[in-house]
Amino acid sequence: MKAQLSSPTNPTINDIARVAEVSLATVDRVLNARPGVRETTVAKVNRAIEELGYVRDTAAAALARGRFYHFTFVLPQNDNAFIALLEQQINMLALTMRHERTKLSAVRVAAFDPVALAKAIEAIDPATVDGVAVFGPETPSVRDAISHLKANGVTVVSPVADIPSSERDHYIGVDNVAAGRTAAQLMGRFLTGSSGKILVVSGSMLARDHLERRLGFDEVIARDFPDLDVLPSVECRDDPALLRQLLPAVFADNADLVGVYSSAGGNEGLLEYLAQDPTAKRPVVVAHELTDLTRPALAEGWFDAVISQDAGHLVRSAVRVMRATSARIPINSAQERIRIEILLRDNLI
Amino acid sequence: MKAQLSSPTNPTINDIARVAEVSLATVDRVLNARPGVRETTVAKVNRAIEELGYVRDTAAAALARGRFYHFTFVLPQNDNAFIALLEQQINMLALTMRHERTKLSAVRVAAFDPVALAKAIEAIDPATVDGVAVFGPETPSVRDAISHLKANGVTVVSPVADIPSSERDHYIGVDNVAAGRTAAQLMGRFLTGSSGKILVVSGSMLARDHLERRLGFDEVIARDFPDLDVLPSVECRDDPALLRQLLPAVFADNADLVGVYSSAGGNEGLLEYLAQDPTAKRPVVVAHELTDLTRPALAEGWFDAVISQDAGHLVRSAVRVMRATSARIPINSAQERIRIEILLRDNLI
DNA sequence: GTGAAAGCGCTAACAA
DNA sequence: TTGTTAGCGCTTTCAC
Repeated sequence: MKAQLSSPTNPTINDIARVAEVSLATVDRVLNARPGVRETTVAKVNRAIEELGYVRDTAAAALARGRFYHFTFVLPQNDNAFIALLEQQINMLALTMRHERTKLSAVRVAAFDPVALAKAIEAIDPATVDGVAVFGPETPSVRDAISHLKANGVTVVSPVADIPSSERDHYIGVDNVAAGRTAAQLMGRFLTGSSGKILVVSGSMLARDHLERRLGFDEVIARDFPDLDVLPSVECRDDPALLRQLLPAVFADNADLVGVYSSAGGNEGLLEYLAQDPTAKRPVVVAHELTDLTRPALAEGWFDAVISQDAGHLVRSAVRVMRATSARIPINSAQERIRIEILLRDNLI
Repeated sequence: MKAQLSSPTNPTINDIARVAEVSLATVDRVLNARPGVRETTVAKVNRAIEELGYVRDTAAAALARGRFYHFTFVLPQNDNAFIALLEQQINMLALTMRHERTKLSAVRVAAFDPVALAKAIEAIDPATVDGVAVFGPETPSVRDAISHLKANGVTVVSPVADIPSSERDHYIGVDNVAAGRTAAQLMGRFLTGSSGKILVVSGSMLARDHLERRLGFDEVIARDFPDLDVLPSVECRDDPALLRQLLPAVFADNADLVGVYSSAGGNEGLLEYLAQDPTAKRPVVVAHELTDLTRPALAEGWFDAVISQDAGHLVRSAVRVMRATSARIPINSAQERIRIEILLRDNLI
């Protein structure tokens, strides 16, 4: 069936060679901008390419090149549910990427520990990988470690939290300032008519994603919601137990606490605290990342909104970008844009 | 550089043939589940596949098959900004898909006109396409036209608005009921403390996406916001002028109109109406689809929220799904899930 | 500077 | 039921 359909066969390099009256090798040199071809020959070939409307067949090119790619993710080692999601997606994608001559791996390193992270990055032999995705704090030691990778021709991307001061090739993740602004807008709107204090739970001042969220959050509250006061961040290092322990004092000291912006991990501690005192007036809660923890919290009304990013998209995007960067081919930035997802109980997925 | 890296060369069908002591052709038959191989031989080959950890190289397979794909989109012909976005994305993707041996095209057909749509679908020669994406109303004539395509081996998907009663292979788009619920939740929350009427602007009762949104919207308002009353839908057929003309009466008849849910096109008419009466108390407005029209409306505060879906993702997804269905290979449903995006002025992109 | 020729891993006639 | 063989379109030595 459809035999005739399968035949509007595109021009190949053979056709170009014929039309341009050169050999296959020369066409290839021109196509791949390799040196050692006379100007006039280049022009002849390009004219033929133009004339025939040639488009390179990526499958054939990939096969002939026969190159293998190896990319590795460096992730924080803690029991953050979102990180677990990321790792799961990496493992899933690894399976399908084998068909595309690319190998994926992941290493875990102590969370919020720049020195350990730098060590882990330095432990990666640049000769054995084509790209590394580094998720961690932006500190001098981390920057240096990334610099070392780059010096050895390795592609580096920073997923989730950007490391703009390093030589990383790309950031893969949401605009965290905008995410913070969005959280503030929702919080403020959901608190129409109320006034009082807002608690912001953060992971660490080292975490750029958390910092940026706080920045955006403050900006919008200050601009649009003068009746709301944002308290200094509580740093919980994504540790539910620590957060659980810190909360009573915060609530005790601020009787007019009307909202909680949980911009980091540790939501379990927050939920435990909220559940333990059913008499208290429940604050409006906006949290981050849709996980097995936040999903039920949203469904049952403990959380009012969750700002999230798709872990699958993030991982696929990181790999596509590393692959494209390593192979020096262009990136479709629209496809790689990670969306700020807003989840209410009504669009839960 | 990295010469040794490029060598952890995967096993090929040659290796399998050697280990299983059969020919390449037999391995190929087993791999592609082609008939005419003895049970015991199949087992031998599968054992070798297992043992060697074989993974098929998709690039090589694609090259050897040398098949071309042709997919076409059937889109409503009106000046809806979202549809323009879709068409633009189709044209953009068409350029890159040429490298993957697939051709994309699009035809436009009168909007909200099931007969014209059915005719247009029937005009497609099943011998010249591998897949058709049909965006339009769910009516018997459309169903029959789709049925005809399916009978001739053509893959059919329905983007944006589902046609579940047809034989379409897949729906590509957001859960419109959930989108409506989300709109209602935002509307209700943004109207905390107010009571009054809500106007719902729809395109047509024929449009399943609009119907489903209304369904979800009503459900949540009824459940969570008893102080709000939803008026019967105003059908504007995505026509700004018609909407502009209908609005004065609606506002005049309902002095307590506090919200507008614009679930379809025609937003230009709504904006014109709102701008023309600066003295009126502005209703909370939730609209659909981020376009050159709704983006500034959101930024300037005329709209409070926009529910959207990524046109680029939608088109890429439709093409991936048609390709996978035509080639009988599995779909990564997580990747193809189109997200309900919520846009506030603070996460505008 | 340029060309000839041997594959890359898989598929699909055609034979046997 | 199984095997042989000639490619798919491109890249890459190596020779001229």
